[in-house]
Amino acid sequence: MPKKTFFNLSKEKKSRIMQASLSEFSQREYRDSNLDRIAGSAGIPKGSLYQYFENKEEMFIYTALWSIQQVYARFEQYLDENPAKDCYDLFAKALLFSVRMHRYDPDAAGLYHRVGFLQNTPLREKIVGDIHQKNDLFMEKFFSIGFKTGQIDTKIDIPAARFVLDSISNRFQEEVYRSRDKNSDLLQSLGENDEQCVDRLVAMLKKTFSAEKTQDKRR
Amino acid sequence: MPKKTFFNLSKEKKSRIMQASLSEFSQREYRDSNLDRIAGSAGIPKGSLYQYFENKEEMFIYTALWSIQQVYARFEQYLDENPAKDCYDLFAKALLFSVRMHRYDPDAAGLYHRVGFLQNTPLREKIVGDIHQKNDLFMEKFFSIGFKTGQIDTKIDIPAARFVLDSISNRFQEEVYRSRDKNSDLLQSLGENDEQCVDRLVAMLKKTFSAEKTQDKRR
DNA sequence: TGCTATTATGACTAACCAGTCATATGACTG
DNA sequence: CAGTCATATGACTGGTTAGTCATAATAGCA
Repeated sequence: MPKKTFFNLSKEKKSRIMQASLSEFSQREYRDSNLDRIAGSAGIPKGSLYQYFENKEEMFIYTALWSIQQVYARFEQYLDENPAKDCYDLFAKALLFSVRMHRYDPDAAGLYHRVGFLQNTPLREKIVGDIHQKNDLFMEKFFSIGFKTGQIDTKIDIPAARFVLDSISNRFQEEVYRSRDKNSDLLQSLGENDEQCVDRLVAMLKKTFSAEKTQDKRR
Repeated sequence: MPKKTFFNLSKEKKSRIMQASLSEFSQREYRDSNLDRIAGSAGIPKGSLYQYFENKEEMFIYTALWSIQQVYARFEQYLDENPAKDCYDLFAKALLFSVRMHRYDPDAAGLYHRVGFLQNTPLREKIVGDIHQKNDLFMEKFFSIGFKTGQIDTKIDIPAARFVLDSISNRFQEEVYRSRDKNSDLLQSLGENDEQCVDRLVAMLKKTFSAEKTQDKRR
């Protein structure tokens, strides 16, 4: 948590600092991120940063948590504006949202993503808890809608299904993230536009999760 | 590529250097990896490292490529010793192999894994080409066996199927990697032992990829 | 206005570490 | 043995940057 001095700052100044910090931490690894640069692009002297934060680590953690909140807040807003019709539609919207988010605020989306794949474990532990919790909620929503509407086979292996869902969503986000620098071959092989990619993935999922009339029982 | 001096070294010395380098680079991010430490644990003076390599980056790249080769060589050996009976078995063996590899040589497996998540793009670009190529070969093998044995629906959406396959395999490896430090909740939810986890994932896949007698055609 | 508490400022320090280089060692050759 | 080449060695340098601190500015208040 920042020092109280930080919270006494004007909204405008706080925001300048957060933007600068977000931009720096989202573009480089932790060790390569530079406080002089953050201070510079926020237009404040470096000493001031230490009036607001204990040290670099605190600044990073606060910024990372902030970006996570940004992302989830926007996701909820997106779902409010585009209500999901059923569980597959919900999943499709989640994937599409991640594309929008990367276009709309690449820094926040980028840092959010970076945190998920951070290797620096001590820092990681302090941050990813939040993400897991939100993710669990999403999964529960997905399955509860799916069972209610009968779109998901009631005899499904839920942990395995969650694993698959999580895998696809992670991989998709990874590709979207990388497509900032370089077109993603994997996404391009899936279609011309985002909607088409998502549709094709969701179509696969439907087949995986739905009850089949004639199930082939070989083992 | 190392300088020729490196290749003139005795096998034993080369190996000590590679082990030290592998251990350092697999445990820390590139920026946090330290040449003094590598020299120290290889039992040679730092100056000597510069007789063998141009600089840190070259050392990292060479070590990373080396670990990739280690991993693929062992994978091929594993498949020779445990031939896959069909395409799903092939996939199951690939997943199981990644567990074994992490147990058998955590440093090589760890660096291989870390390379996949490298954020430092220039470094990344120089290394991941190798992995992609091997991955493509694996996919082709998987589908060609699957179509031949009739286990995979001939009308399947191949790019989407590849995406799913790739997602699951990545996610699985991620969990195995993380389970070094900390038990993986996700894997534990899937079963008591590795074989059971893999079986359940593969069972999902079978349902996704196999031809159905009664297909529900809603869109 | 004068006094106190808070915040701003940027030059400075100390640690870290990739990469260098002058010198030493040894191997091989004739 | 002298001379030449390849390699070894580790103290040193130069650049980088997180974090500090003495001083200045500002605000709040009596």
